[in-house]
Amino acid sequence: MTVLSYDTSIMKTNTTLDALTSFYKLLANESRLSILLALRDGEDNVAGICGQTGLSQTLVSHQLAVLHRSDVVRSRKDGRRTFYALADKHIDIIVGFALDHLAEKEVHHE
Amino acid sequence: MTVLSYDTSIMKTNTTLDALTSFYKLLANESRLSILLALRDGEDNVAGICGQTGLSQTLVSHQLAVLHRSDVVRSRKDGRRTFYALADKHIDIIVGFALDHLAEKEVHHE
DNA sequence: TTGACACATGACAGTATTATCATATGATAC
DNA sequence: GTATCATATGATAATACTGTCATGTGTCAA
Repeated sequence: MTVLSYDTSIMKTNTTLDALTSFYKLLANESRLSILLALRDGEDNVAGICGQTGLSQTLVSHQLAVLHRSDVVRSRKDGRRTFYALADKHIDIIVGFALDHLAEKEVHHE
Repeated sequence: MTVLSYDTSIMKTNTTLDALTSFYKLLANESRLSILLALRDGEDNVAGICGQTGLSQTLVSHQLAVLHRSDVVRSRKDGRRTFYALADKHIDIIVGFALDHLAEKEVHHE
Protein backbone atom coordinates (compact mmCIF):
# COMPACT_ATOMS: atom_id res chain seq x y z
CA MET A 1 0.00 0.00 0.00
CA THR A 2 1.15 3.51 -0.74
CA VAL A 3 1.10 5.85 2.20
CA LEU A 4 2.33 9.01 0.66
CA SER A 5 1.34 11.55 3.24
CA TYR A 6 2.12 15.19 2.76
CA ASP A 7 1.72 15.76 6.48
CA THR A 8 4.29 14.72 9.05
CA SER A 9 1.73 14.19 11.78
CA ILE A 10 0.12 11.52 9.66
CA MET A 11 3.46 9.85 9.14
CA LYS A 12 3.98 9.74 12.86
CA THR A 13 0.79 7.77 13.39
CA ASN A 14 1.53 5.30 10.63
CA THR A 15 3.31 3.02 13.04
CA THR A 16 0.21 3.08 15.24
CA LEU A 17 -2.01 2.52 12.25
CA ASP A 18 0.08 -0.47 11.38
CA ALA A 19 -0.05 -1.88 14.88
CA LEU A 20 -3.78 -1.36 15.00
CA THR A 21 -4.27 -3.11 11.70
CA SER A 22 -2.15 -6.04 12.81
CA PHE A 23 -4.09 -6.28 16.01
CA TYR A 24 -7.44 -6.40 14.27
CA LYS A 25 -6.14 -8.91 11.77
CA LEU A 26 -5.59 -11.30 14.63
CA LEU A 27 -9.23 -11.03 15.56
CA ALA A 28 -10.49 -11.16 11.98
CA ASN A 29 -10.54 -14.92 11.69
CA GLU A 30 -13.27 -17.24 12.83
CA SER A 31 -10.95 -19.88 14.21
CA ARG A 32 -8.83 -17.49 16.21
CA LEU A 33 -11.84 -15.63 17.48
CA SER A 34 -13.44 -18.89 18.46
CA ILE A 35 -10.32 -19.79 20.42
CA LEU A 36 -10.22 -16.41 22.12
CA LEU A 37 -13.86 -16.67 23.08
CA ALA A 38 -13.18 -20.09 24.55
CA LEU A 39 -10.30 -18.68 26.58
CA ARG A 40 -12.52 -15.99 28.06
CA ASP A 41 -13.73 -18.69 30.45
CA GLY A 42 -10.16 -19.24 31.66
CA GLU A 43 -7.06 -21.06 30.56
CA ASP A 44 -7.26 -24.38 28.79
CA ASN A 45 -4.97 -26.81 27.01
CA VAL A 46 -4.97 -27.55 23.31
CA ALA A 47 -7.18 -30.60 23.52
CA GLY A 48 -9.63 -28.68 25.68
CA ILE A 49 -9.76 -25.83 23.21
CA CYS A 50 -10.34 -28.29 20.40
CA GLY A 51 -13.26 -29.64 22.37
CA GLN A 52 -14.69 -26.23 23.10
CA THR A 53 -14.38 -24.95 19.55
CA GLY A 54 -14.79 -28.08 17.45
CA LEU A 55 -11.61 -27.22 15.54
CA SER A 56 -8.90 -29.71 14.62
CA GLN A 57 -5.78 -30.01 16.76
CA THR A 58 -3.53 -28.86 13.95
CA LEU A 59 -5.59 -25.78 13.27
CA VAL A 60 -5.81 -24.89 16.93
CA SER A 61 -2.07 -25.26 17.36
CA HIS A 62 -1.43 -23.15 14.29
CA GLN A 63 -3.67 -20.34 15.40
CA LEU A 64 -2.45 -20.46 18.97
CA ALA A 65 1.06 -20.04 17.59
CA VAL A 66 -0.09 -16.96 15.70
CA LEU A 67 -1.78 -15.53 18.76
CA HIS A 68 1.19 -16.35 20.93
CA ARG A 69 3.70 -14.68 18.62
CA SER A 70 1.66 -11.51 18.93
CA ASP A 71 1.36 -11.79 22.69
CA VAL A 72 -2.38 -12.10 22.61
CA VAL A 73 -2.23 -15.35 24.55
CA ARG A 74 0.36 -16.72 26.95
CA SER A 75 1.28 -20.35 27.41
CA ARG A 76 2.29 -22.58 30.26
CA LYS A 77 3.58 -26.13 29.95
CA ASP A 78 2.43 -28.87 32.25
CA GLY A 79 3.86 -32.26 31.43
CA ARG A 80 2.99 -33.04 27.87
CA ARG A 81 0.20 -30.54 27.81
CA THR A 82 0.31 -26.82 27.07
CA PHE A 83 -2.15 -24.49 28.68
CA TYR A 84 -3.07 -21.25 27.02
CA ALA A 85 -4.72 -18.16 28.41
CA LEU A 86 -5.54 -14.64 27.30
CA ALA A 87 -2.39 -12.59 27.77
CA ASP A 88 -4.16 -9.80 29.59
CA LYS A 89 -7.57 -8.53 30.50
CA HIS A 90 -7.62 -6.13 27.57
CA ILE A 91 -8.32 -8.79 25.00
CA ASP A 92 -11.19 -10.02 27.09
CA ILE A 93 -12.58 -6.52 27.39
CA ILE A 94 -12.15 -5.66 23.72
CA VAL A 95 -13.86 -8.81 22.54
CA GLY A 96 -16.58 -8.31 25.11
CA PHE A 97 -17.08 -4.76 24.00
CA ALA A 98 -17.45 -5.69 20.35
CA LEU A 99 -19.92 -8.40 21.31
CA ASP A 100 -22.00 -5.85 23.18
CA HIS A 101 -21.79 -3.53 20.21
CA LEU A 102 -23.10 -6.18 17.86
CA ALA A 103 -25.82 -7.15 20.28
CA GLU A 104 -26.98 -3.58 20.51
CA LYS A 105 -26.87 -3.22 16.76
CA GLU A 106 -29.08 -6.31 16.48
CA VAL A 107 -31.67 -4.66 18.67
CA HIS A 108 -31.62 -1.48 16.61
CA HIS A 109 -32.14 -3.39 13.40
CA GLU A 110 -35.19 -5.28 14.63
CA MET B 1 -13.85 -24.27 8.13
CA THR B 2 -15.38 -27.15 9.99
CA VAL B 3 -17.54 -26.19 12.90
CA LEU B 4 -18.68 -29.55 14.10
CA SER B 5 -19.89 -28.74 17.55
CA TYR B 6 -21.25 -31.44 19.74
CA ASP B 7 -22.91 -28.85 21.90
CA THR B 8 -26.02 -26.95 20.89
CA SER B 9 -25.08 -23.86 22.89
CA ILE B 10 -21.99 -23.47 20.75
CA MET B 11 -24.06 -23.75 17.61
CA LYS B 12 -26.29 -20.97 18.83
CA THR B 13 -23.36 -18.59 19.13
CA ASN B 14 -21.98 -19.41 15.70
CA THR B 15 -24.03 -16.68 14.14
CA THR B 16 -22.54 -14.24 16.63
CA LEU B 17 -19.06 -15.58 16.01
CA ASP B 18 -19.61 -15.01 12.33
CA ALA B 19 -20.86 -11.47 12.83
CA LEU B 20 -17.95 -10.71 15.11
CA THR B 21 -15.47 -12.04 12.57
CA SER B 22 -17.04 -10.01 9.80
CA PHE B 23 -16.93 -6.92 11.95
CA TYR B 24 -13.25 -7.30 12.76
CA LYS B 25 -12.47 -8.01 9.11
CA LEU B 26 -13.71 -4.55 8.29
CA LEU B 27 -11.21 -3.07 10.69
CA ALA B 28 -8.38 -5.36 9.66
CA ASN B 29 -7.19 -3.33 6.72
CA GLU B 30 -4.85 -0.39 6.81
CA SER B 31 -6.77 1.66 4.24
CA ARG B 32 -10.12 1.19 5.87
CA LEU B 33 -8.74 1.82 9.32
CA SER B 34 -7.04 4.93 8.06
CA ILE B 35 -10.33 6.16 6.70
CA LEU B 36 -12.14 5.40 9.93
CA LEU B 37 -9.50 7.20 11.95
CA ALA B 38 -9.89 10.20 9.65
CA LEU B 39 -13.64 10.16 10.19
CA ARG B 40 -13.22 10.24 13.95
CA ASP B 41 -12.68 13.99 13.52
CA GLY B 42 -16.07 14.32 11.89
CA GLU B 43 -17.65 13.78 8.49
CA ASP B 44 -15.76 14.48 5.31
CA ASN B 45 -16.17 13.98 1.59
CA VAL B 46 -14.15 11.61 -0.55
CA ALA B 47 -11.61 14.17 -1.68
CA GLY B 48 -11.13 15.29 1.89
CA ILE B 49 -10.58 11.74 3.06
CA CYS B 50 -8.07 11.23 0.27
CA GLY B 51 -6.22 14.28 1.52
CA GLN B 52 -6.30 13.16 5.13
CA THR B 53 -5.17 9.63 4.42
CA GLY B 54 -2.99 10.00 1.35
CA LEU B 55 -4.92 7.25 -0.39
CA SER B 56 -6.09 7.33 -4.00
CA GLN B 57 -9.64 8.34 -4.85
CA THR B 58 -10.43 4.95 -6.28
CA LEU B 59 -9.21 3.11 -3.25
CA VAL B 60 -11.06 5.41 -0.87
CA SER B 61 -14.29 5.02 -2.83
CA HIS B 62 -13.88 1.27 -2.87
CA GLN B 63 -13.28 0.99 0.83
CA LEU B 64 -16.02 3.46 1.69
CA ALA B 65 -18.37 1.27 -0.31
CA VAL B 66 -17.30 -1.72 1.76
CA LEU B 67 -17.76 0.18 5.00
CA HIS B 68 -21.10 1.55 3.85
CA ARG B 69 -22.50 -1.84 2.89
CA SER B 70 -21.78 -2.98 6.42
CA ASP B 71 -23.29 0.11 7.98
CA VAL B 72 -20.04 1.18 9.55
CA VAL B 73 -20.28 4.57 7.85
CA ARG B 74 -23.23 6.55 6.58
CA SER B 75 -23.26 8.83 3.58
CA ARG B 76 -24.90 12.08 2.63
CA LYS B 77 -24.88 13.62 -0.82
CA ASP B 78 -24.33 17.31 -1.35
CA GLY B 79 -24.23 18.31 -4.97
CA ARG B 80 -21.57 16.29 -6.67
CA ARG B 81 -19.86 15.47 -3.44
CA THR B 82 -20.59 12.68 -0.99
CA PHE B 83 -19.92 13.15 2.68
CA TYR B 84 -19.20 10.18 4.87
CA ALA B 85 -19.32 9.83 8.62
CA LEU B 86 -19.02 7.07 11.20
CA ALA B 87 -22.42 5.39 11.40
CA ASP B 88 -22.58 5.54 15.17
CA LYS B 89 -20.52 6.35 18.22
CA HIS B 90 -19.67 2.67 18.79
CA ILE B 91 -17.14 2.52 16.00
CA ASP B 92 -15.45 5.56 17.39
CA ILE B 93 -15.35 4.06 20.86
CA ILE B 94 -14.15 0.65 19.71
CA VAL B 95 -11.32 2.08 17.65
CA GLY B 96 -10.43 4.44 20.47
CA PHE B 97 -10.39 1.60 22.92
CA ALA B 98 -8.08 -0.50 20.82
CA LEU B 99 -5.77 2.47 20.39
CA ASP B 100 -5.61 2.88 24.15
CA HIS B 101 -4.97 -0.80 24.51
CA LEU B 102 -2.03 -0.68 22.14
CA ALA B 103 -0.70 2.46 23.77
CA GLU B 104 -0.76 0.80 27.16
CA LYS B 105 0.87 -2.31 25.76
CA GLU B 106 3.67 -0.12 24.38
CA VAL B 107 4.31 1.23 27.86
CA HIS B 108 4.46 -2.26 29.33
CA HIS B 109 6.95 -3.39 26.75
CA GLU B 110 9.36 -0.51 27.38
C1' DT C 1 12.94 -48.71 25.26
C1' DT C 2 8.94 -48.88 23.21
C1' DG C 3 4.59 -47.15 22.37
C1' DA C 4 1.06 -43.92 22.99
C1' DC C 5 -0.06 -39.30 23.97
C1' DA C 6 -0.11 -34.07 23.45
C1' DC C 7 1.29 -30.74 20.79
C1' DA C 8 4.10 -28.26 17.13
C1' DT C 9 5.64 -27.39 12.52
C1' DG C 10 6.59 -27.35 7.32
C1' DA C 11 4.54 -27.60 2.87
C1' DC C 12 0.92 -26.70 0.07
C1' DA C 13 -3.55 -26.06 -2.63
C1' DG C 14 -7.58 -23.42 -2.45
C1' DT C 15 -9.52 -19.22 -1.60
C1' DA C 16 -9.97 -14.41 -0.32
C1' DT C 17 -8.31 -9.75 -0.18
C1' DT C 18 -5.88 -5.83 -1.97
C1' DA C 19 -4.87 -1.98 -4.71
C1' DT C 20 -4.86 -0.46 -9.38
C1' DC C 21 -6.24 0.63 -14.04
C1' DA C 22 -9.74 1.88 -17.04
C1' DT C 23 -13.96 3.59 -17.40
C1' DA C 24 -18.75 4.93 -16.10
C1' DT C 25 -22.14 7.96 -13.84
C1' DG C 26 -24.05 12.08 -12.32
C1' DA C 27 -23.91 16.99 -11.04
C1' DT C 28 -22.54 21.70 -12.04
C1' DA C 29 -20.70 25.65 -14.64
C1' DC C 30 -20.18 27.74 -18.91
C1' DG D 1 -25.13 21.01 -25.02
C1' DT D 2 -20.37 20.16 -23.40
C1' DA D 3 -16.45 20.27 -20.49
C1' DT D 4 -15.13 19.32 -16.05
C1' DC D 5 -15.52 17.98 -11.48
C1' DA D 6 -16.54 14.42 -7.82
C1' DT D 7 -17.36 9.98 -7.08
C1' DA D 8 -18.50 5.11 -8.26
C1' DT D 9 -17.74 0.69 -10.32
C1' DG D 10 -16.00 -3.53 -13.02
C1' DA D 11 -12.00 -6.25 -14.12
C1' DT D 12 -7.75 -7.96 -12.90
C1' DA D 13 -3.01 -9.27 -11.28
C1' DA D 14 -0.49 -9.64 -7.21
C1' DT D 15 -0.44 -11.02 -2.80
C1' DA D 16 -2.02 -12.82 1.66
C1' DC D 17 -4.51 -15.98 4.33
C1' DT D 18 -6.81 -20.36 5.55
C1' DG D 19 -7.10 -24.99 6.73
C1' DT D 20 -5.24 -29.61 5.90
C1' DC D 21 -2.02 -33.31 5.35
C1' DA D 22 2.06 -35.36 6.68
C1' DT D 23 5.31 -35.55 9.90
C1' DG D 24 8.37 -34.00 13.79
C1' DT D 25 9.37 -33.29 18.80
C1' DG D 26 9.06 -33.99 23.55
C1' DT D 27 6.77 -36.47 27.55
C1' DC D 28 5.07 -40.12 30.21
C1' DA D 29 3.66 -45.06 31.29
C1' DA D 30 4.67 -49.78 31.27
